[in-house]
Amino acid sequence: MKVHHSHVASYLEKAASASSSPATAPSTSPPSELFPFGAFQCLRPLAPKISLPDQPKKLVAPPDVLGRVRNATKLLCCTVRNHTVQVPVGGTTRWNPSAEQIKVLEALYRGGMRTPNSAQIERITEELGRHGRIEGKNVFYWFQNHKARERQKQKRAALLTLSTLDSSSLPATATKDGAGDKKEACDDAVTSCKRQCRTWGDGHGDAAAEVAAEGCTENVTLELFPLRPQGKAA
Amino acid sequence: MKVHHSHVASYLEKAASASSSPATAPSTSPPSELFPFGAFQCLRPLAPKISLPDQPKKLVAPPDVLGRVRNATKLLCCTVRNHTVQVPVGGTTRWNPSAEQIKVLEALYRGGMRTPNSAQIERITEELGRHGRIEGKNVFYWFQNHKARERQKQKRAALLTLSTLDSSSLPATATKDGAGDKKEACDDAVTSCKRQCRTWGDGHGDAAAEVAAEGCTENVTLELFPLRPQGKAA
DNA sequence: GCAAATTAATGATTTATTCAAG
DNA sequence: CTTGAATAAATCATTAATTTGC
Repeated sequence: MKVHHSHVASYLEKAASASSSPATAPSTSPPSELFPFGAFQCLRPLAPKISLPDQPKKLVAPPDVLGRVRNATKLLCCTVRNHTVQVPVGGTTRWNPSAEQIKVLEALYRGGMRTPNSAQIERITEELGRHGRIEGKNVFYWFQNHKARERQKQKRAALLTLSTLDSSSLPATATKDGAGDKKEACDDAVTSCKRQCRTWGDGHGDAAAEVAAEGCTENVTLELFPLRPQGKAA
Repeated sequence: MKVHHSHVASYLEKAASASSSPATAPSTSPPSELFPFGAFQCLRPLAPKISLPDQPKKLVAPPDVLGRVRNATKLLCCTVRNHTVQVPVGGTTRWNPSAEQIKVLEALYRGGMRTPNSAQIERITEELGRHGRIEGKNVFYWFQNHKARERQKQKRAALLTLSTLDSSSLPATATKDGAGDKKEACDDAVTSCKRQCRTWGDGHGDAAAEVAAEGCTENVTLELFPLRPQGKAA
């Protein structure tokens, strides 16, 4: 069942994906893709863009030009109780996801989706469109935001928990404290990306080693970054 | 010890260590235990198991006791009608986490902890010990299982969702959507990091080396994550 | 109501894979 | 290619829920 090529396969996969990204965006200046999501362009012809087609490793960029009204076809200004307000007309304000849509999006998120590629966004958009107005960028932004906010929540939870542990029974070895603060970056995976040596053998023995190790490792490291962790990326 | 197949090799090695467990000296600490926890191989007679009678448990004899005793602290052999049977004696109980403990563990998990290193496990164990009997291995296993099972749940959810999407409105023109189902997003983005090295058990000898190797600095060097396009540190 | 019987959860083990040194 | 190290997946086994017959 196992194929010999597993390595090859993954290698190719990576290589392919890796190489493909640069190829597109910068060099091909042409009108083509500005944005990963094919569908997007259609929606917003004027947007600046960034990103490449699919290779997301790098995080993507905001598809659209913020700072101006995007969806509304036009605005009406009127005054209400001394306040001037803009009332969108012709169609839209910002996307207001329906319960159904959110349900599906969350399910996808739980299922592991984080940065869907254009094809995925297209599909999702298509599907969610049945439950209400929606555009690809909405899906894109939703994932961006949701991911970021989940990360925040988790960070908070982690800090709380850890601080509780610390204060309640652990020595004040600041080790991870600092870590928790700056390198938090980890989305949710906290394990360090390098190999960590573990020693805990049977409850006795080298506490020393462990202690020493703790100094550096205890951190809750981050994850979330492109393959090839070990400094090779650089 | 050249074997043709790596799997076989490891298998044999493992089998060997498992079956021929030296009942006497745990101190030998073979470096390559199948399991980290030097002390507990299946029925390790000398395991430092804690025999705590305080855990309320049913004393009802399991339906088929013979042959599957694993956790028993020790066995009593006796002969019954020509058959030698082993009767588990002592606390056979498997760890039964208290609500408190689970709460903390889950908080940690939500906080992003997935594969705590020895130092972390030690701390966690220490802390949770205040809420009930617990050993390092329990913590280790808990994370292993929880992680795996969460992954399962997520995968199921994802498949369901995706299949729903597929069947409901999308043609099979999945460009690269198939990826959605691969590891790409599985755990939570956690998969990106490679292996971490662990050194269990023995804890003798090069603890220092391990620590050093572990390289705090390296950890530090890792980027927190895609805040910036990697590679271009500038 | 209550236990035996059955089932769902989940702790603990075992087996397979993966990655990368040698 | 072989192999050590580490993990993830699969499986086993036990405990707690729940059901069921009395």
